[in-house]
Amino acid sequence: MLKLSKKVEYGLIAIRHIASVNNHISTVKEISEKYIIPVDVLAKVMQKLTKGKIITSYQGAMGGYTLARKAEEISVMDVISVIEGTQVGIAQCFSEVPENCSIYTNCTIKNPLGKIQHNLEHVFSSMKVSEIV
Amino acid sequence: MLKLSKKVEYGLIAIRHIASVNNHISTVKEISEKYIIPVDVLAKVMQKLTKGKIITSYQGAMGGYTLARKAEEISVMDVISVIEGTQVGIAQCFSEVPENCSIYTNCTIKNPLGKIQHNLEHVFSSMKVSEIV
DNA sequence: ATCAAATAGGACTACACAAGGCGTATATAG
DNA sequence: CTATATACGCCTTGTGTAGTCCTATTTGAT
Repeated sequence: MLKLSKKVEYGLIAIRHIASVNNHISTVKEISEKYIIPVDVLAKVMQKLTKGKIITSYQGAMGGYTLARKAEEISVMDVISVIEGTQVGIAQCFSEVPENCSIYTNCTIKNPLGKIQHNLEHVFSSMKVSEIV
Repeated sequence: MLKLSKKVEYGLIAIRHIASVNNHISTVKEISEKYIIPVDVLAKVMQKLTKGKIITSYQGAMGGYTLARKAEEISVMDVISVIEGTQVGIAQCFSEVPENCSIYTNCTIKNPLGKIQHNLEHVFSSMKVSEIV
């Protein structure tokens, strides 16, 4: 409950790593070995971060990843939404299909939850990756 | 990911309900029917809230629940921790057994996550149930 | 041209947890 | 004594997370 996924953690660690080596190209192998992260899992995380234009990939031998923008311009919120794909909400009201909630029409706490949701988004958006390095 | 459990939602709705009827005694049946919440699930939520001294229970016929303290003195954080039982953390570092994290010793983002964790707790603690009524 | 190293990405399994259902015991007002 | 409540444990099901495995593609170096 209220937990960040491992994928997000791995993503943050990887981004932090690349930033810490002055944005030199880094490979999945290198990062996964250094932080003891399952290679395949990290690989897919990196692919999502690439698609989300947070990092840039270089294929083939001598390939790897660099940051697509400065660490100060990447927020934890960016990382979360790119990796999770779907809209992240603390309740179903704030996800793709709000009506799917079993108590949708009778719910009396949509507004207060919305306020909380808004505050959480603020917390995640204001925390930049540069603060992690 | 980062979702509140249904139990917490049900708990908040129930508490809001009792507050909205001026703390008159309310039964599980009444609440579950009004908001279309599964009776058994709500019943267990109420039991936890009772054990956590957020509401007071009256057994037997004509029994039910009232708030144990004023709505202004119950925070969403209180409700969450009482219902979830365990310490709620966005990552394993902030739960009961931090060392269980698969990347515990190599993790480079414990501090920043701690900062986020702290901010989240603030969001949940500052939101009182009275704001929901 | 070939090989090795790297990313890209789909399919599948194992497991934990959330959500709910069911059965029974206990308390109490009338 | 009975009807109406809460108290509480056990079990089932569904969903989502985490991880593994396999194959395709790209590209630098020999």
